[in-house]
Amino acid sequence: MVTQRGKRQIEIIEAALKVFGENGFFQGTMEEVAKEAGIGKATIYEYFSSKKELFQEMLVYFVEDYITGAHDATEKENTVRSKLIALTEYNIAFVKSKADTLQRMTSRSEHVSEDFKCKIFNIKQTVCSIALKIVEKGIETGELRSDLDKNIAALIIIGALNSVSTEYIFNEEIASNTINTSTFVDILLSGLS
Amino acid sequence: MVTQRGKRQIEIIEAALKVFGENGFFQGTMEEVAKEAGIGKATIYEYFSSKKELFQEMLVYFVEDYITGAHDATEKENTVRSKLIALTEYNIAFVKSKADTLQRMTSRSEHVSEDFKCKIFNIKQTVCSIALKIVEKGIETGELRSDLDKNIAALIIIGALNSVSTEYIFNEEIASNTINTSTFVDILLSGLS
Amino acid sequence: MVTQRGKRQIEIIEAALKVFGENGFFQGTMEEVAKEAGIGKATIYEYFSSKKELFQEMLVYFVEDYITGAHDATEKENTVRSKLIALTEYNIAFVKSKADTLQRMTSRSEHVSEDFKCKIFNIKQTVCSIALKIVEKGIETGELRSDLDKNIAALIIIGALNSVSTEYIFNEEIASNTINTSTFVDILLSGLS
Amino acid sequence: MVTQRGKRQIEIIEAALKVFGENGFFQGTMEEVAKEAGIGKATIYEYFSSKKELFQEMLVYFVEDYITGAHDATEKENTVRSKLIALTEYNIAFVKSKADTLQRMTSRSEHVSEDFKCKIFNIKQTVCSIALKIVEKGIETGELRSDLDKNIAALIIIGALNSVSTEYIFNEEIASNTINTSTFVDILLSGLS
DNA sequence: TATGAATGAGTCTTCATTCAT
DNA sequence: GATGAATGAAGACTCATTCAT
Repeated sequence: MVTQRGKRQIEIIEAALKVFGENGFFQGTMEEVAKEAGIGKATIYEYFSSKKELFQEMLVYFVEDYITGAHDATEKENTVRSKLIALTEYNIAFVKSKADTLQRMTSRSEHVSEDFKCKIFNIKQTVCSIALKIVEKGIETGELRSDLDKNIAALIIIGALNSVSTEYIFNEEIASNTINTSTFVDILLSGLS
Repeated sequence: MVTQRGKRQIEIIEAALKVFGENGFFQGTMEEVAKEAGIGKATIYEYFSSKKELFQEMLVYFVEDYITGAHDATEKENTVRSKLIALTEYNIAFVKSKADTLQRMTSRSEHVSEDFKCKIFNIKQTVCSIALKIVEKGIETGELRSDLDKNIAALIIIGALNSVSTEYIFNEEIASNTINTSTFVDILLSGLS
Repeated sequence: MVTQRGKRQIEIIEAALKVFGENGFFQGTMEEVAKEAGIGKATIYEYFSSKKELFQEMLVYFVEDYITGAHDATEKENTVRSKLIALTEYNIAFVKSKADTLQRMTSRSEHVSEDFKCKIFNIKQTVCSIALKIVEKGIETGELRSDLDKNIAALIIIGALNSVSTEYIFNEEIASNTINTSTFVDILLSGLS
Repeated sequence: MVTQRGKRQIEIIEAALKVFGENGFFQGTMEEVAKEAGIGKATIYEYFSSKKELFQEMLVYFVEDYITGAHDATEKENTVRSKLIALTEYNIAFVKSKADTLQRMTSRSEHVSEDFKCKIFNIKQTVCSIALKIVEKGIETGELRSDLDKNIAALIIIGALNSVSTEYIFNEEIASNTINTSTFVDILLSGLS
């Protein structure tokens, strides 16, 4: 059963999702959230003890939303390939629908001027180009297959890299010996199947 | 030649790196940066027109540092495999050395209580478990090779996924048809080589 | 006859006495009073039109309690001496039983740190020491009788002084010529009898 | 030497003295203090870390002012009698000059309506009348001397009483046996000399 | 009669930025 | 060139009071 209280909480969280999504935690104000929710400022405090708590509950709500969807999307598929495709598509759709929210919430874009975004874009391209160059060279020397989509390959490398690096740091027990590094690279090279 | 002015700028940026790294953009104050740099608050404004500009220049400095190193590390290797290993190791080393800075700068750790971190950790595990389940099922059914390191495989999937999804959104020209999705998944499955 | 309404009013006043006694007027909230009384917040407004009125009625209730007791205690004694002793003892007992309430209600203890209380205590000692020094010097020179309890004498001087000074200010008709000052001091020196 | 900083601090304290004197701690706002001092609101925080600290420093300043004056006034007199008269006069003068400040700071007059003040005044009279009645009865029966100023006598009793009672409570080591009560009453009756 | 829910008005406090020296 | 001092603008949070039920 959905309580009256629970319903109002959801309303506030959804307003927060919009406001913090557009403005980030520090730029989004409680006043804006209240206005967005169509309620008084103090009312929020009847449901969330502080801005921090509201933000956290909002994140949980947001992430749980993602998980449920991702789970459902993959569950009904049978092969690994179709599962991965489903997951990829779901992910893209989700990211697309929440593009603004994510962009602002993840990045520090609020305090980054247009001029600067350009600069950063170039940098990102440069980072990417390192992977891209490796891929191109590899195709050239025959180490990599010639039908490879270079851009996607580069993206996979970078994404996988970051994902693994981060995990290495925050989950130290996964170990940090070179064997894992080779394992990682080998999977990338030979594929999962 | 390094000008006097340039030298001072670097000092400030390095102080900013420390302060914003520890506290994030909004929590880090100009006063702290000044104190860290051992200069007066107003002096910063002689070198950077605003907090925003300082932060941006700091990011550029930070990222360029990464790029230079990444470039050097891969350049001297010959095969794709050794290049990728070098890049992976460099990346891990870099992330490790800047772990604190990155963690604070990237995440919203300031306004996230310990209690909440735990909650989020569980969620992250859940997200990961979706990929993990797919991998496990795949090994079981023989679709994936049995010698696969499940955790690393899951991490690769998630990282690659995010990287590609994000790119899809922000670089629309890369197209958004299912062909690419299949391409992406196929590369993951069959590997780069 | 005690009406139902009157009974409820008393309950609220007693709750207010506790809450405002512990927290002072501004720190004590209507919400706390309501909780203490075991009723809803809005209910208080059925009996008292505002926080101010509640506070005032509470004071009246408190003071009347004192007066009744003080009256009873002195009434049944016969000599001035025994009356004064009875009054003194009653006063001490009353103050003692309400020590906490009085202390908080009178002082600004809320916004006074422990560190500061110490400072203030020293000051109070200093004030006291002025009277004390006079007493000691007087005993030394023989102006005051040698069997005098110095501390009590000093306290009497200070209390009487404040009481009279305050009255001078707020009851101007009592006059403000030096004759009264002499009169006052003479009573202190020669006693009432 | 009076530093620039010290001078500004005094200015703020004096403004606070006026504002808090007129309005009490909770009613007086930092904005008012700033306006009174002719400075910006934030400037206060350059000198005092919080409203609380400002208030405390203000109290210290206020009390020290009193003490210095009281000390000076009594020091230059020779006999106990003249010392007491000097102290009394100083006290009256001080209270008179700070009447408003004291009245507001001590009492809770801000949240007490005119109507209520009347009520309280009557109560005070009643309290006083208890002492007054004892005095009158005493004069009648010959226990007290007939030339006694009844009002001043009553004030002395009440003031001394409160002073001693309070001390009993907060300075427990002074003991709480009846001997002291008698001692106290005897001093009142027989005088200090 | 009793009250939970809602809220606007009000206040402390922070901080990027300016400017006189 | 360097800076301490000053500050306006902004935002989180509180609470007495109201009102629909």
